[in-house]
Amino acid sequence: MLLLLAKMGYTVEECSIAMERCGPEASVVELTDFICAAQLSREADVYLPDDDLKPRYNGVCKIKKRKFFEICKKKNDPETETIRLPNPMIGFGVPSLQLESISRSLPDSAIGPPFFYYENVALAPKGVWDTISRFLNDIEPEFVDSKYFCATARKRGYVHNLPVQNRFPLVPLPPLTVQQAFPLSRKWWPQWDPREKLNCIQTAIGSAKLTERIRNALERFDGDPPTSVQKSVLDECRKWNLVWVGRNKVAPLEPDEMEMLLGFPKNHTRGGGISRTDRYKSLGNSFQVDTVAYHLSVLKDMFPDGINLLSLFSGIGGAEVALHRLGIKLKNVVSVEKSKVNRDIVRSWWEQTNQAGNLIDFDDVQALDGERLEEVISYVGGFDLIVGGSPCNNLAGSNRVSRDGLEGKESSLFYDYFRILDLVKSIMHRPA
DNA sequence: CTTAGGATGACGTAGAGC
DNA sequence: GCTCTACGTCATCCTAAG
Repeated sequence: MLLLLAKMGYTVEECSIAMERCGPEASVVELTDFICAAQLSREADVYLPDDDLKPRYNGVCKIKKRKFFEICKKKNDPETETIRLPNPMIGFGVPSLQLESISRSLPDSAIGPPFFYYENVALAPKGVWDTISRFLNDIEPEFVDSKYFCATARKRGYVHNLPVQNRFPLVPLPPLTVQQAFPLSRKWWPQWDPREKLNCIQTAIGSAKLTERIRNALERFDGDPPTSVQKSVLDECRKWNLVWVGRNKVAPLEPDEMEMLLGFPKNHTRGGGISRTDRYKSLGNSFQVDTVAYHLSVLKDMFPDGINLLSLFSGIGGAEVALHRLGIKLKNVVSVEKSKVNRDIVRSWWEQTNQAGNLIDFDDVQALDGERLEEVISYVGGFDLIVGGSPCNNLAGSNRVSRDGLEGKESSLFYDYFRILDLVKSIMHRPA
């Protein structure tokens, strides 16, 4: 906790006083709220002595730090202000269900340049999306389930300042049902398995032993098994996202099948010394390209000459692939991604697709401070779009061990997305 | 023999939707 | 009230390569 607060730019002294006064159970919002309240009552240059400031706030720290306090100070009202998920989860519309007369008004502070696009899991613990929204200019998140774009579910929230009118989907439209996506499975798909969509693609897959147990259970019957067996098999199939590949045979998705479902080119994550496990991990953590591309499609007419992209937590480059498939030229792409495996994947895709622009790698978002950003921005000449989906490990429902919310070890990197977005804005808006 | 990395299964719960 | 889902983690075992 102390580390997290320090990362936000608080001094050790501030933190220890706050932790003492708020008690051991206090959340990060309560703590920052306390520090904020105490400090806002003083003069800015008193409570922000320069040598206390963390390096990442260099350049714009005084303003930024105060702004951070102010955002933290705004409290959630859990009764009335909790963000609710839409049902159906189609955000501001999907290709098959275009909503009439969509409009939304963004707060002045949210209007670009640059455009930004933030993504994370929709079913995060309560209050997480309220906090995220609060930090990102109070923009209402757009919750979309990718099952409206492809044959697999993926419930995600997107906070962005893009227009929502005149969007268009990638063509060709991907198959919308499992049966269309996997024609060969039709022959083996039993009548009693009603699934038309797969569940969310995750980082772990069902084991070979499990599929063997399922086959053994089914082979004891000639025709359809009794309903009790049907139910238990279906439960496992849903839990592990298994598909039918032979008589009584189920199997987890292959990596290339996941690539297809998620909208990536086949073999996108293959080769170059990347293990199967790593492929599953990277794919499970990725964007669904068609969904993201639909949202980003409005940029095409705005930037006929191409865009400069800052891609945080790039992963296997979902945003880059989406923009490329939309036919939006990539001039300069600054990509920040911790995993070398993923950086290699993006680099290799970049070379294979003969990109004319520059791809610049960074490995650590936390090391991207004001100074570095100024260098990069003066080199590329400003960013048109900032994309990022910060780590979800501590938000995701499947995590039994450390579902700690936004304050979790990895998921707290969201605050770096906010920090960098804010830094870029102030550098770009500063008079030359 | 040692080591690295894949494979396996156990692990619990919040919160949405009905 | 009930059912269902979820960008996951860990210790341990197994296997192949060195």
